[in-house]
Amino acid sequence: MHIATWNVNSVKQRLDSATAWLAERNPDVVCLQETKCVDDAFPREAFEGLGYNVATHGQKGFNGVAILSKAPFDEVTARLPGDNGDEQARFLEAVISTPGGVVRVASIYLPNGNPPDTEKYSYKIKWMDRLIDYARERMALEEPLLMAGDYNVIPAASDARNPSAWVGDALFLPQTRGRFRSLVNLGLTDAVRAASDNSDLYTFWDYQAGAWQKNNGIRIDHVLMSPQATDRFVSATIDRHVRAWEKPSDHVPVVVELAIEGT
DNA sequence: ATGGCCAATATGATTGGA
Repeated sequence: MHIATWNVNSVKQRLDSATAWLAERNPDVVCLQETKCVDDAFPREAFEGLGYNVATHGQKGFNGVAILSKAPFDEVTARLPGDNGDEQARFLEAVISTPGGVVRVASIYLPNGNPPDTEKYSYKIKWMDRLIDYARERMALEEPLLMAGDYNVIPAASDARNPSAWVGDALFLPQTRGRFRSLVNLGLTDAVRAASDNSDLYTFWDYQAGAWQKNNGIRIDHVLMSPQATDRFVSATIDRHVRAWEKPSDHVPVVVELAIEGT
């Protein structure tokens, strides 16, 4: 079973790339972020035509998450618990039945948080605390769980080509990295790091200043796995070639393979 | 990490992104 995450930076602008990538990769589940459209405007038919069930949680203009799945959804829940006043569309959870068992998947678009001396950063930190609470609760279920998405967190210096440029940035501040470690320390496994210690594993390259051409990237898109998912872990791959396609997103897909029968 | 970008909005300028 192949489960992917991809921040597409507008699902409408990325429709051709997304369908081409799905045809090439044929993943079973895809978590999308920054769909940037309301649910009624989501181009569901394009994905349904490729054999996917589609769950969306969007808003006007920005943010927005979705999950595509070849197997049917048993449950779909939008919004991260812990703040009923939070209107930003950044979280969607689905329970998916496969012949090999049930998998729980969350599509996560964690706030950027810049600039750090504003309420944007306090919102990020509170959101991370809510995500930690969510993960603690879900892990008690002892299910295969994948928390996949754009975390807007550079976990370590080896996750940036030029770490000194990120000192003081909301993606790399000690408090940000500390919260991410607290999350992982609940017993989750970072899929890409389970597969490799290489320092050249980036998932984002800025559109500006020739960042892609210089390979000035960062690793901020992550798949965290519960122990029951990690037991079935086979591989993790960053599809970096997609960044060289015409009209690319600034993020590329990350694909995790789990050994689950019948998929 | 800014000289250089990209997407959405009732747009011809501003906001958000990372």
